[in-house]
Order: sequence, then structure tokens, then C-alpha cells
Amino acid sequence: MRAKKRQRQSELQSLLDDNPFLTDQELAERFAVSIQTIRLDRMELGIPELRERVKMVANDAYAKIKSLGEEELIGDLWQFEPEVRGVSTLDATMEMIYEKTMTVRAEHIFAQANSLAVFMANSSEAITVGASVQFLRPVYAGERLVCTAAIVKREEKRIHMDVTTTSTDSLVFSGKFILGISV
Amino acid sequence: MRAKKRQRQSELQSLLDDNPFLTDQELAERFAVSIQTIRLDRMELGIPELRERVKMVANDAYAKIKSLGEEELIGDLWQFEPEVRGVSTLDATMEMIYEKTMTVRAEHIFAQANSLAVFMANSSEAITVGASVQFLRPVYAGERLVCTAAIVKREEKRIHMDVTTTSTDSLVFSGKFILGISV
DNA sequence: CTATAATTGTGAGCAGGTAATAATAGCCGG
DNA sequence: CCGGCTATTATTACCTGCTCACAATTATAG
Repeated sequence: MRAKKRQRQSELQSLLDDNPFLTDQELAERFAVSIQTIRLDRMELGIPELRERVKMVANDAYAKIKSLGEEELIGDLWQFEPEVRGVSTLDATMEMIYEKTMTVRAEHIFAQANSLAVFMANSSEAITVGASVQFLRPVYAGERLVCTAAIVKREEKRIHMDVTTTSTDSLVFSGKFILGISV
Repeated sequence: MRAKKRQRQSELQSLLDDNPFLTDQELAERFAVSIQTIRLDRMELGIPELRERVKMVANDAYAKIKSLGEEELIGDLWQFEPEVRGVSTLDATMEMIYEKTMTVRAEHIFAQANSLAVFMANSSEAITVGASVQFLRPVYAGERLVCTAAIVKREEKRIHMDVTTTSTDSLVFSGKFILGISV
């Protein structure tokens, strides 16, 4: 009997690990045991109830999505002079980190810069066609990245921009972006 | 009276837009009205109850996190010859799109490339120090991006890599990455 | 065969609601 | 100033998916 219990509990654990949206009811049916058994198992495993699980997923998600998700502008716009320059800030979080080195992954720094560049070109429909970038020093969680994009030259079909990112007064990123205007 | 109501409802809307975790109770206190008023407002605005909102966030999140979140390697590794080349694929989704142009935002393409480059350098602790990249054509949702990173030169403290991304047999991205080795 | 472990059942109570119905307050036009 | 309308508040019953406490049953190992 004890073997069955352990078996069920470990299955329960992994089942809920990759699908937190199951009710005790559904779990009870899946394992062909009573709802109370499922509750006892959850207690023993320290697994919270459905609603708490969903809340946790939603919360994580909320943090992570902000870090690099569907936002059009990554970071928060701080200053904006149309056709001249824009400044955005982004707080580096643990979600952005490459574990081995504990440094912020380059794509996040690039994303802040690129999205600001695209935003600056907002007079029309712009897409990034090229960029030459340097990541000048490693960035750690907790740093506040201040990104400045300045329009260098505006041609008929292209915009050239210089984008730099600083943190605690030292340069961490510098890049030249070329955006193409399609309309 | 009508003005007050509209005011409150629009505030309610935007409040819940960027914080779906508020109960009717809390909202009622915030607006100094009864709980029923809040419920009526939600009805009129078609806003579901707290639990449904949280569930929605959790669900989205579940999908979105997969697209571009805390993963170390963005995309799925397809081929890997240590010290030579690696290939990853990434399906472009609606979450990656810049609304105005309906094209995938450059940072996603960059992220796939950069994370693959870092992965390739996995023998040691590598960080991106520079990159020169071209986005050769717009990419739309639904395309499968196949990214190839090849090691060009390995120096004592640096790795040079060529990274290209293709989709439906045409080149969409090409870049040269330089990674620094710290250990 | 019995002591212990595992399972099942029962009832009360809670949070955060829905739904329906009624009563009250505030304002506006005539 | 009063009738009518909208907005607001209150009240009650009910729902889901639990928790908590307690009891009863079943299984099984020693």
C-alpha cells in the first residue's frame, strides 16, 4: 500500500508541475481515488490549492512578461524629443540573467535599444535592417539601464541612429542602428 | 452624476488592465463606492471576476513565457557539433510582432541568434561583446526561423562566430558575433 | 488477529464571487 | 417643487473549490 501511495504522490507532483490548472476533483478521477486522498497528498507534498497555484503562475508570468515579452517598447520612456532623441530606462532583473555568468543576456540590452530605436522612428512604419553593436561591459541584476537613442541622419528610406546604454555612469552598450521606412 | 460614472468606469478599466489582481472589495474601497457598484461597473464593461482574470493571465503567461522569457536558449536546438556549428529553430508567433508593421521585432531574431551563439561557446563562460547584424527582410508570424551559428575563429579570449537565420529557404538575418571568454 | 497506516466520509466555514430583487439617493426637466 | 429617471446601495440565496476538524472504514503488515 505504501508503494502505491508514493507512486501516486510522485505522479501527482509532476502532473501538477506541468499543469497547475487541475482541480482536486479532476485529480481524484484521474487516480481513481477519493477527493480527500488527493487533499491529503497535496498536504503532505506541500502543494497549495488550485487557486493559489494559478495565482502563482499568473504572478511569475506577470514579472517575466514585463522583462522581454510583447511590449512594443521595452523599458520605460523617460525623455522624448521627436526627431531628435529618446531615453528609456530598464531595470535589470534576475529573469534576464544568464546563469553561468550571472550577467544580463545581451538580447535584453539589445531589445531595449532596438525597441527604443523603432519607437523613435515612429512617424512611419519602420523596421530594423541592420545594426552594429558593442557590449562594453557585463551588466548585473539590479542595475538600471539608461538607453539613449539619437537620430543621426534621416534619408528618404532609411534612418540612422546612435544608441547607447549607460548604467551607474559607465557605458555598457553602444550601437549604430539602421531602420528602413516602408510607407 | 453620469460624468462621475464614466470617469470611474474608465479608471476601473485601466486599473484592472495593469493590475488584474484586485478584488471587488479593494476596488470598492479605492473608489469609495459600494461593492455592488463595482460589480455593476464590471458587468457593463464586460470585465470578468478576479478569479477569471487571474486565470487568463496565467494562461497567456503560460504560452508567452515559452516564446521569449527566461530560457537560456531561445528556440529549440536542432543540430549541434561542438566547436563547429549549431542550429536552432524558432516559430514566430503573434506575441513577437510589432503591431504597426505586423512583422517580427528585430530583438526576437537577435535573441535567437545571440542565445545560440552563447550556447555554442559553452565550453566556458562567454558573454557577447559585439555584433554586427543585418535584418535582410521582414519576418511574419507563422514563419519557422532556422538559425545557424558557426565558429569562425577561436582566440584565447575571444570567439568569432557567423550566425545566419533563414526561413522558407531565404536569408532573413545575418550577423557576426564576437564573444568574450572570461574564465 | 490486532495495531497502525491509508483511505473515505461528513459537516461547518471561508473567499470571492453570480444572480435576482428591492429599496434609496441624487439630479434634471418642466 | 415634484414626478421620473438613473445611479447606487442593500439583501438574500446560491456556487465553486477549497480548509479544517473529526470520525469511520478498509487494508495490511507484523
